Amino acid sequence: MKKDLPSATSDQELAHKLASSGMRMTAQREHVYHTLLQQTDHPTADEVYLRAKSAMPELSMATVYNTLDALVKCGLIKQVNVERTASRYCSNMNEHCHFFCEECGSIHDVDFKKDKGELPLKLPRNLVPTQVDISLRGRCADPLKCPNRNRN
Amino acid sequence: MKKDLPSATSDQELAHKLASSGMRMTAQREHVYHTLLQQTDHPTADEVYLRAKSAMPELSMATVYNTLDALVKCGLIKQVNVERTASRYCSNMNEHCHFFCEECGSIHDVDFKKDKGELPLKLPRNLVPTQVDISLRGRCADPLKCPNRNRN
DNA sequence: TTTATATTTAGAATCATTCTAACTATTGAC
DNA sequence: GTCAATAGTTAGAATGATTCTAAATATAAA
Repeated sequence: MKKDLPSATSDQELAHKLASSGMRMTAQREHVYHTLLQQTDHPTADEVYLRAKSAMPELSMATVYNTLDALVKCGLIKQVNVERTASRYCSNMNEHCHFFCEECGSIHDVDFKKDKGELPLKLPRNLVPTQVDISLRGRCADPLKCPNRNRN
Repeated sequence: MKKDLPSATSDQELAHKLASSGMRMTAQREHVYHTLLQQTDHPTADEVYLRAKSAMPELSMATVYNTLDALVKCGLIKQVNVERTASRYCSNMNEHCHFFCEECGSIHDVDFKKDKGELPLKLPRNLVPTQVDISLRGRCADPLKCPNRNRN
């Protein structure tokens, strides 16, 4: 279920991206990042904390928050907000959007089509978007057995 | 700048929609709803509270939250979430999406085109969406003079 | 080295929101 | 109309995610 080991590639990518944002590579950041890569569900900061803490018991919640922020700023992970519930984090950096299952609370990645069509929007000239987010909500195939299940 | 008076139509619509969700029409709900109709910016619960309280000083924050929830449930207003900042409320019930200006914090409504194209998504068969949200972020025409400005 | 800067940590503080429990208003049955 | 039953309001307490603080530690630069 889990990937066996963090690839050297991701360590180097991490070090490089942190450096190019003026940040240092630390054991904590490396470990939190690897924790995120191991499971491709969409954990909350608290879930990341619990998972990461098991292998690094001195790790603090504050560091998890700092690291998640740092990784988002470096473009290594995405922050996913579903309404005002706790933010979730996503290590899939392919262009995609999120489907939120209202029944089981899971989040699923949905890819864009290669030959992207235009969005059907009447965007006035005076608004210049730098980012477009699409999010879907509905019901996933089997909410009771969903591997990303996040609700009882 | 403000509309002079609440239309009879909206009062009746309010009473009717509340009733059909098993809720009662009250002075507070009427007043909060009218407060929302008067300014089409996207106020937070706190802003609604301050505006509504000036004409109904005994009004409580709890009632504002209750009423906003009720109005959302009745389909009379929309709740707009930008990341994890305070929810904002929108009385424009035409189908539209929101543009968020990162410079001045304003929210602008963006209409959909009449002949809506398909969204460019590879949606797997097992995910059945009931709702699609598009949100844009970027920079509005004149962040310093923006009427919806929400940041110093 | 020495000094400056960045990071980590535990715990306190913040802020939007929800909950609680007492009170008040409205509705429906008689 | 009167009187329960139900729904709504209120102030303030509680919650929960996140951010802040200040002291301790680690890393990098001079």
